[in-house]
Parts: sequence; structure tokens; C-alpha cells
Amino acid sequence: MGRAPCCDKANVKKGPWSPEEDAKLKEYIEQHGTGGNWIALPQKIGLKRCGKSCRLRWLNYLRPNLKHGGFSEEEDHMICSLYMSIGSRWSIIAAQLPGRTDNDIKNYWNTKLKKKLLGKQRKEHQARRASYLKQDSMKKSNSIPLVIADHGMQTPYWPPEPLMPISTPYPNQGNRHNDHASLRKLLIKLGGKFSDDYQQEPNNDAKNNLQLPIECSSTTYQQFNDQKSINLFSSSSSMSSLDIPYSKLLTNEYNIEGASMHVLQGLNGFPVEFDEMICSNPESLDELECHYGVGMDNGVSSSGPISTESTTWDDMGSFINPPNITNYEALQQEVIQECALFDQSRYLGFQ
DNA sequence: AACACTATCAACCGCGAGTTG
DNA sequence: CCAACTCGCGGTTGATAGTGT
Repeated sequence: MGRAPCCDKANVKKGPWSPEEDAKLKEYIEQHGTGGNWIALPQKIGLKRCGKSCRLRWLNYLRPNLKHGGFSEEEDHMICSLYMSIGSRWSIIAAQLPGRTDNDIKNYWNTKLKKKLLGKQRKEHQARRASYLKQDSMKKSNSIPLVIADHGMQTPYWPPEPLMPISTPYPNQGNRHNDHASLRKLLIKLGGKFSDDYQQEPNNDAKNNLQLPIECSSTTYQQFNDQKSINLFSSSSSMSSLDIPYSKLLTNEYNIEGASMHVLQGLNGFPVEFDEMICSNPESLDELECHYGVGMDNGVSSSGPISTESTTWDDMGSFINPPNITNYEALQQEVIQECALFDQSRYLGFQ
């Protein structure tokens, strides 16, 4: 038995909204508000629309102060940074971009940003692979640690062992555990720490197995520095806002232990593109490590782009290869903490 | 000019979570 | 405690505009 429909599908109009419908809805909401019940709204106005459709139309199109199209570089940067940190939690990402809707950002990501990133990565992969082959032959000849010159790294780095093809690629589920294990390995290097068995005991010890970074760098991306606080709740949400002074996010003033498990869940839901990249392209994990400079011991010593190509934000190079890895990691850690606070606040009943 | 292909984005759908009685 | 209901979210679809051949 299926779920009951939210409205009578037979008597409900679907498809694009007419200017008359828009005007009716806008006028009514501006005068009376939503009345706290979207389902009843269309009947009150005399619209043959589903309540959910009215809500969506209002939030994504009719609501005042909305911006459409023309994402700025800062917004691109923000979206990518947040996506890398928290995944496809579009409503949270949208809450950081005034005037943008989650739907807008989601569309923008799916149609433009993702392609930009993957396209850029593909190009760099080829260049890097050529570089590896060269370095590998050097390593075999003298067996001493290499310093990759164009990384500007000072930490010794051994190129990876010859890569074995993954025999059962995604979507076959057989290797997904291994892939997640690899991702976890990467994530450990990126900042958090996972025990080997967290997946077996997600409800018990998981929160203890992920240790959030103890320190956050005081250096962050400029756009975050500029903010006095971060509103973690979407303006369209029924939840009330919780503004956390941003300075507090940089310290351990908040006890986040109780929320760690939820951070873990967020990480477990790491952007699926990474899964796919890794499964369809076995070398991609090494690529990612390379991107973030985590292929070496502690993963914090990289300071420059890997590629010799332009690193301007125009071609997303500055995101793929952050100009300052310390800043990037700080940002990532901070966003993870934001999510922990977000989830914790919901637990503590701040809504 | 006609057709095929691609990109874009508004809108829909189904699900999980929260609320209410 | 439970069922019914609503809301909000993220994934997906489909119409249309744009571009290439």
C-alpha cells in the first residue's frame, strides 16, 4: 500500500505557473502570510495547485529579495567549499548565500560547477600522471624520498605503488566498502580520525571514533572571516535561527562530543562524485590525496598548486588546489564543526 | 532551414522528520 | 504510544532554449 497523496492529483494543475497564478499567490501571502498550512492555502486562494507546489513556487521564485542566475566568484567558491565539507546539504549551503535558494544552488552545482571541477581534474590528472611516471623511474633508480618541485613541498614524498585496477567497479556494491575505507583513510588525513570499526558500531562508539580536529587554524577564507556569525538555518525553514558567534567556532568553547556521531554521518555521506571518481578511476584517490597534499606524512605541509596551469578561480584551480592548504583545512574543519553545532543544537532543543 | 544534440532550470516526486490529536 | 498529517529536503524529470551540423 502506497503513501497517501498530499492532494487530489486529478483536480490539481501541474506544470509551469502562469503570471496570474503567481500574482494571486504572491498577493495573498504578502497580505495574509501562509497561515502555517500550505496544504490549505491553494483552496483559500482559489488556485488549482498542490500546496507543496505553492510552497515551492513561493520559496524559489516569488519570495522577495531573491537573486537569480549570475553567481559570483565568491559564491562559486563558497558553494564548492561547503559542498566539499558537508556534501549535498543544499539548504544549509543556501543559508550561507543570501538571496539564493537551495534549488538554485543545486541546479547550478549539477549543471555548471560540478562539470567545471571534474573537467579541471581530468586535465590535471593527465599532467600529474606524466609527472608521476617520471618521478617513479627516478625513485627506482635511487630509492630516496622525492620532493615534488612544483608542489613547493618540503616534506619528503614517495609516489604511490603501481596502481591496481579495481575489479568490480561501482555501481556493483561489492567494492563499496573498500572504497569507503579508502575515503575514510583520506578523510583521516584531511582532518578527522576514524576507527576501523565505526561502521560496525555506528550507534555506539562512533562518536568516540571520530575525533574532530582539536585546533582550528585562525586563518580562514576571507569570506568566513568577514562574517561575525553563521546562520546555520535556512531562512525558509520553520526553525528559528541560531546565530553562533563565529569566533566560538574557532575554539573548543562548545562541547561537541554529543554531536560527533552526526558529523560522522555527514562524512559518511561524502559527496558521491568522489565515490564515483574513485570507482571509475582507481587513481583518483591518489589524485585527491595529491590535490590536498595529504599524500605525505601529516598532510599539512603543502602550500602550492600541483598544476602548473592557471590557478585562478575562473578555472576552479584555486579550489581543486587551494593556494594555501592550511586555510583550506581550517575552513573544512570549521564547517564540520558548524554541522556538529547545528546537529547538537537540534538535540538540545534550540529550535 | 531542418534536425539533432546539449544545457538549463522550474517543477515534481518521494521520503524522513516533526507535529498534533 | 500511535496514526494521520504537514513540512522541508534532496534527487530527478521534462519542457524549452541554445548551439552545432
